Amino acid sequence: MDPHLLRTFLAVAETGSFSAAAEQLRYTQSAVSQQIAALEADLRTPLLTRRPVALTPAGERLRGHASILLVRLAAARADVTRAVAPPGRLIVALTPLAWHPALADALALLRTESARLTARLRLAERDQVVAAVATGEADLGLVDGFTAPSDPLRLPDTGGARAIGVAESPAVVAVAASHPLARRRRVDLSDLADAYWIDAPAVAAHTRLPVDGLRPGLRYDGQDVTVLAGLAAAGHGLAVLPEPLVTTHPSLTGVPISAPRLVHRVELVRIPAHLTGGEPAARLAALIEHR
Amino acid sequence: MDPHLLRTFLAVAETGSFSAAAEQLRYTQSAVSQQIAALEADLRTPLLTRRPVALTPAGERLRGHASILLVRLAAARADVTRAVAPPGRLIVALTPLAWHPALADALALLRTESARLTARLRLAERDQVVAAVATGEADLGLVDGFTAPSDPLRLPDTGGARAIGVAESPAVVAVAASHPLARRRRVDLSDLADAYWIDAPAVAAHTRLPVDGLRPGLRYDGQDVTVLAGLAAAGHGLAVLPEPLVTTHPSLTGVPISAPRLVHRVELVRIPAHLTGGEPAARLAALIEHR
DNA sequence: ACGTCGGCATTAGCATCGCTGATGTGGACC
DNA sequence: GGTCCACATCAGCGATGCTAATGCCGACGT
Repeated sequence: MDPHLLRTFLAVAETGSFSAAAEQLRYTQSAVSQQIAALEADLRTPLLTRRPVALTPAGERLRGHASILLVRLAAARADVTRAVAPPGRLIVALTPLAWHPALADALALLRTESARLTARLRLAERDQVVAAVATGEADLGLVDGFTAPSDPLRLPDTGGARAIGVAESPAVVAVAASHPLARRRRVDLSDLADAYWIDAPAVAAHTRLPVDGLRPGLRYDGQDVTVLAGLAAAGHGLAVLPEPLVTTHPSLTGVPISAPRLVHRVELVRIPAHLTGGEPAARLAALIEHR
Repeated sequence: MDPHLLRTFLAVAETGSFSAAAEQLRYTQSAVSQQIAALEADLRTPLLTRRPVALTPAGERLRGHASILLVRLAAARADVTRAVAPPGRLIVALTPLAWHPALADALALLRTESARLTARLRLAERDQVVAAVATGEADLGLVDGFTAPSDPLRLPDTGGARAIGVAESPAVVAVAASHPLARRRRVDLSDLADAYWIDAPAVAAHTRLPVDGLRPGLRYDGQDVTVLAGLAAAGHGLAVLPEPLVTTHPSLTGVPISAPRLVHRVELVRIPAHLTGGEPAARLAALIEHR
C-alpha cells in the first residue's frame, strides 16, 4: 500500500482505464497493470473489475481512503518543508461563490502596505481549495456552501487545515422575474422537487440543494457565476443562491426559503500554526476575519 | 516519504536512538541510518540532531503528521480488507475511566443472545483506543475525558472512526476526607494551581486538568482506577475525577467544581458504515447508545 | 590531556523490486 | 468467425535498499 500504488489506483479509478492512467502518470500500461495487481495481492481483494474497468465495493472504499491519504501526505510534506514562506507571495484559492468584495478591499489594503506583494487568486472546486491550502499550494482558501444557520460547512477531511466562518447570507431560490414562482413570498424546497434545477457543480457543490432527489435539469460546467445567473434569469431552471448575488442581477428574483432553514456560508481555510507572523497570508486572514 | 521511512522515523523519535529503533524494527542500525538520511534528503531538511538524538522543529512537525498518516494507512487497509468480520468476535477497547456498569450489562445480554460469542475487553490509552478502532484491531471503543457540558471530546484525528457521546457525569475534585478542602462546598480549579496533583496519564489523559500549569505532584503510571483513588484518599494529592467514582470510594470526598464548567464524558467510538448488520459490535453499540 | 567506548555514518556487495518493451489472451463488435 | 482493443504476462535490466564491515567523532573517565 505505498503511496505510489495508491496514486496509480486513483488514476485508474478516475480515468476508468489502465492505459489512460499509464499515459497520465508517464508509465507504461504494463507498469500500471502490475501496480494494480500488486495492490490487489497486498490487500487480498479485487479492487477493480476489468472489461469494463470499474471499482468493486472494496475499490470504492479504498478510493475514499486513498484520496484523503495522498492529500495528507502532501500536506505533511508541505508543512515540514516550508521553513519560511517566501514573504512576497500570497496565493488565495476560492470557490466561485466564496467571492466577496471585502476580499478585494483587504487585498488592496495589503498591496498598499507592501508594494512587493505578488498576490494571486485561484478559482477551484471546494475540495480542491481545501487540498490546495493543506498542501501549501495556496496560502489561504475561501470556500462556500449552504447549511443550517451558524452550522459549519461539512468539509472533506484534508490535512491539518482549519476553517472559520467569515460570512453568512440568506439562501434564496433564484428564478427569472417572469417565472410564476417569482410572485411567491416564500417557498418550501421540498415543494419544488418537480421543478427543473440548474446543476452547476463547478460553481457550487449544490445549486440544487440539499433536498435529495431533485429533478436534474440543465447542467452548466463552467465556473462563472454570471453565466449561471444568466441561465436562471433566462428561465432555464431554478438555483439556490446567496441572496446578495440575486438582488444584484436585474432580471432575477430571489424567493426566500421557508424550509429547510438554509443560509449561504463562507469559510476561511488556513493552516493553524505557521501563519502566526506578519506574513501577508496572516494579515489577510486577520483582515477578513475581523471585518 | 514512503510509509516505511515514516515508521522508522517514528521509531527513532520514540526511542531516541538509531540502534534501538533498528532493533525494534528488526533492521540493522545501518539501514535505519540510511532511511533517515533518505528522508532528510527527500525533504531537504534535517529532522533529527545526532549526539544527542533529538527532533528538530521540522522533525517535531513530521512526527505529528507521520503518526496520523500511519494510523490512517492502517485504517484504510483494515477498512478495505475486512470483508465480513468474523461473526463470533467482539473486541472492545476502552480507557480506564470509560468503564461503566452498563457495558457489563450490555455484554451479558449479548452473550446470552449468542452463546458462541468470544468477547474481549482491552484497556488502553485514549489515542490507542481510537487507533485500535480505526485499524480494526478493536470493533468498538469507549473513551473518556473532561470537557465543558455537552461539548464533544477533542479526540486525535485517526482514521474514519466516529465518536458519539453516551454518558456524562459531573466532574469533581477528589480529595481525602480528612483534607481541609473536603469541607468546601465548591472550588474554582484555578484557585488550586498551587495544590499538589496526582498525574496519572495512563488512567486519564488529564486527572489534573484542564487548567494549564498546575503543579506536578505524584505520578502514577498504572492503569488501575482503584489505585488512583486510593492514592488520592491517602492524601497524596488532588485529582479531577467523575463524581460517581468518587462517591463509591468511602474515604474520598468529591468537591464540586465551580469553574471552569466541567463534566466527565464518555464517548463510543466506532466505524460508521460497516457495522450496519447484526454483528455483535453493532448490537452492543446500539445497546450502549440507547441505554 | 589522552585513551577508550559507544553510537551514528559510510562503504561495498548483493538480493530484490519495479520498470520497460515485447508478446500473450480474451471479450466485444461487426 | 475474424478483427481489434485493452488488459495480462513475461523476460530482462537498472535502481533500490538491505546487510556486514568499517570508519569516525563526541562523551566520559582517569
